[in-house]
Amino acid sequence: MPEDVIQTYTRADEAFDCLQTAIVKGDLAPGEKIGEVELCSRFNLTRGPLREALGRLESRGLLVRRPHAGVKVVSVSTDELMELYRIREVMEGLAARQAAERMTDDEITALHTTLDAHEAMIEQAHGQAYYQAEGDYDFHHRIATGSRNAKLAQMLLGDLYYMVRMYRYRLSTASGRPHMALGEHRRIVEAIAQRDGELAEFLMKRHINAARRNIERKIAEGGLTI
Amino acid sequence: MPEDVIQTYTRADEAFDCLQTAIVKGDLAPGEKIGEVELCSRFNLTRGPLREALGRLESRGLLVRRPHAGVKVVSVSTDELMELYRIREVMEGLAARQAAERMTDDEITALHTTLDAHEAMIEQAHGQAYYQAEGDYDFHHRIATGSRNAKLAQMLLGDLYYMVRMYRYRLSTASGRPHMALGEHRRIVEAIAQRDGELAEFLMKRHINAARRNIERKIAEGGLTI
DNA sequence: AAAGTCACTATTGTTGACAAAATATGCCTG
DNA sequence: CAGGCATATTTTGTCAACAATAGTGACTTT
Repeated sequence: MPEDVIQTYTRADEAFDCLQTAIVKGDLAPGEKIGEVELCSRFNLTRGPLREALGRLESRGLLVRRPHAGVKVVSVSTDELMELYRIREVMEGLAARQAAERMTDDEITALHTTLDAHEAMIEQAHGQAYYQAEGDYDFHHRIATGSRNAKLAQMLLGDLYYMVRMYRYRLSTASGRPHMALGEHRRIVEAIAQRDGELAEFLMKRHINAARRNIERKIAEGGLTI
Repeated sequence: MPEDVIQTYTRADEAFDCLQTAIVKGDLAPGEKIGEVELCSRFNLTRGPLREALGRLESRGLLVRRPHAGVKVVSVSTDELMELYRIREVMEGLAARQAAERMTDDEITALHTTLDAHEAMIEQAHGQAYYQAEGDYDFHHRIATGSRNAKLAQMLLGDLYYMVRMYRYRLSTASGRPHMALGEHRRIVEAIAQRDGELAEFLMKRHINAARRNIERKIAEGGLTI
């Protein structure tokens, strides 16, 4: 029997997942103060497991909690979102470098396949930004796990991506430059396939930097307000 | 009244702090399976707040929890410790760059003062590795907060440093190269004072890389076993 | 009339008891 | 004698009642 398989989903895990997706999807608006009992009735939970989940969410930075004053979903300014991208830049750069050094050939093949699927997705779903965002997430997810750096993957997948995705939903994938992003993805995978870690790191950093500037520009143009 | 001041320390906060320091100091050995009731009696707590704290610790990666099977302190291999240093390298590099761009003049003055204090400390306490480690922590702490990147500081101070410190205690500051480290620190501060972000990033990355290789060497030489 | 204080209410923090699950032990069987 | 199954015990997960705190509203006082 595998060790890391979770046999039973505890109520606390359930609460954690429910709340996390609710926050990411925007069902719980940022800044909104929300009582524990209301959350309980909304997700059919009891306060014990709920409080445990709240603690986890808090330490992940998705909500803030003031003693005796309730919890509220964290509201991130555009400046803070830009800071998140700066962190992603260096961390995912490292992930790409280590992935180039350590990914198995099978994983690299899977990466190619993934990109092909994304290309098809982009052709079909013109403007279906949501699915493109999911594809993008899938790509970065594979690189993070491919780095064989457990802590790095945990920090990227467990912390940063949730916060970024939270804004992706609201901005409805501000990226909006699917073809260009796909090309950049292809180049990164190429570098990884050639086991050129240095190049993979450079390309990944530039890729995320471009995504950040793109969002920044869109926000500056008006329209996009968080 | 400041907003972010915590008026009341809840039992859960207390539990969190107690457990965290116990883990960092090694009072709770890695890999050791430990029951909830034992923890309660040991820290004069009740199970409710304790469980909340356990959840937080788990999501920070300091302990692992299997449903119905108890918690155990995470045990990190030397390989994983090296991976932590790789993450530190890129993240603290970013922190140094942003600190160079954003620190106030007062903060930079304080940095200089800190380094002077470290120098005096090294002269006096020959071989008192523990205090040197604390000084090192102080330096990196100031850079992290000086970056004005809240999430970056949170990830460094709230996640990585605790895990690194956990091993510092066991290795009794494997660094063991206080003078060299101090010189590197001075150069980094110099770059920050000149507002040269690029240089500060480069020097910080090299500094952490050197620390990593130093530990690696010491471990390879034998003696140091985790 | 305005401001400050006091009491009240609603919400959170805490506690101890109860239920469910996993591990360990002992018995039975092959 | 060894291996597997069933049971028992220990430990965790869950729940509901209790206590404490902060926010709110009304009342008094200046």
